[in-house]
Amino acid sequence: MLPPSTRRSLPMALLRAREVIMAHFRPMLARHDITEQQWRVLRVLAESGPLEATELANRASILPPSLTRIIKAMEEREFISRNKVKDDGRRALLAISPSGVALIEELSPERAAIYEAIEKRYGAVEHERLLDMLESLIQSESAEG
Amino acid sequence: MLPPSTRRSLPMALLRAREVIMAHFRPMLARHDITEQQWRVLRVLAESGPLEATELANRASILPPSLTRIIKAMEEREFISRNKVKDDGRRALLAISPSGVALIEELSPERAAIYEAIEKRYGAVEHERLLDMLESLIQSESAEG
DNA sequence: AAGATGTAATTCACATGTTAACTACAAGAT
DNA sequence: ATCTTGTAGTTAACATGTGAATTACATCTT
Repeated sequence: MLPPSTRRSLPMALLRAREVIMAHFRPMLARHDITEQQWRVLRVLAESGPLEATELANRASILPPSLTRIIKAMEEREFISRNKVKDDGRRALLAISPSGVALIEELSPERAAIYEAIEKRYGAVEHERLLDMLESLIQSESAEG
Repeated sequence: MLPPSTRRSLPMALLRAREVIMAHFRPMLARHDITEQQWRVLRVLAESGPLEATELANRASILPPSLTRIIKAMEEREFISRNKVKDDGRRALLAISPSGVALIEELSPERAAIYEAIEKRYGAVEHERLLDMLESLIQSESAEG
């Protein structure tokens, strides 16, 4: 079997797809001076409630060293707070702050509109199907495989 | 319409999918001390022949500032060469060197085997279909949309 | 020919990705 | 009780991502 050309390789296709999608969201994030990763952290915490760093890193798909830096920056801007877990000096619970919630709520309408526009252009059925196929790929390739 | 949960958003799904796929290739790249991006540059040049920086950046999905650094590193390791374009002092043609070609050839079998394994686990038909859907998404979202 | 405009590439500054090493703490084994 | 092993989180070092500013060169205009 020939290796795929760069024009038809899964890693490249996934990378490009992500780029064209994120291009729609970047202006919104830039206007509020937060990065894509900080936005992911906020949304995960808003959805899931307080989490420990490891679990947050997993859910937001951010590596631990990056999360350490992101947490630090977001604490300084008071978007999140941290509380030590008693009985275990290593862990800490990270929680979204009221300003963090306010930011989420402020951006939600625009965020929904961007998603709608993408669905409209690409097709709602195809969109759902693509999500299913990606989930399936992630399943088949993650862990022991 | 509600904004999607982080568990079912296109950007997150694309990111995770790429991660699980790249996890299979990273050990190979690490053994040869090249980065994922350097590997993309090599493959694009091997496939397309000599290119100018802007075109190479587009085809490899690498931003110009990153490409500048990558080119510098790869020139020092003599994987690629650069030749100024006469009649335009700004441009230069970047070309893969014999050692670059040798590296590609050395890695090709393992690369093909990894792709085959992915196809086998995920399904060849699904794999092709996913590539089609990603291409279609890229089409529908890129540029003017 | 001089100035205005446009383009290719680089540089800068800062954030994140990535791997390895390290610290701090916890829990189990002897 | 000490020692080992394991786990959570951080730090370090380097590469890349990202947007803005800058440099170098071309081209167009007048």
